[in-house]
Amino acid sequence: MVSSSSSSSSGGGVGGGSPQLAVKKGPWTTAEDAILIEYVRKHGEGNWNAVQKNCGLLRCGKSCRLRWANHLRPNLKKGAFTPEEEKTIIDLHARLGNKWARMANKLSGRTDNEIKNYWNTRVKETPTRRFTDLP
DNA sequence: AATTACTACAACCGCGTGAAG
DNA sequence: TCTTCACGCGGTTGTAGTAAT
Repeated sequence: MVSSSSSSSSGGGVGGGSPQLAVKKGPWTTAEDAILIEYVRKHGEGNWNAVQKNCGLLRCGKSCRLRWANHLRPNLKKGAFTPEEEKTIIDLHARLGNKWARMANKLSGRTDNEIKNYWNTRVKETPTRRFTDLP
């Protein structure tokens, strides 16, 4: 069912589908990061639920995928968006709407979450402040 | 120096889609 | 052909840090 991914895999909370496997939530530790990196190095991306099963990582597959995509991927570009990237985001948003993953595809090194946060906190909320810099 | 408000970032939850059995 | 499982996307919420009063 649809709810299986939320209730069983991700749990929809702590210990959702598998009573024996408590799912940890909250900030990731460096140890957890290391486990995830090692897993992806060996098995590649995908099968995120297998990380929990094979490595004993107390995180749902959903959380693992997000962590990898947003912080652990080797080609990630960290730091502030450049003016050129800003312009690209605005242009892509005008064309695609809230299709953050599509935008992330165009902006290599940037993640959908990063773009989404950027748009919601800096572009969408304060367009005048950002682009006209009115006092 | 202390308190309050605002901004930015990270993570979680729920829904939808696709693939496999 | 139908049912179930897993993955990915988008939206929302919470926490931390910084600045201003």
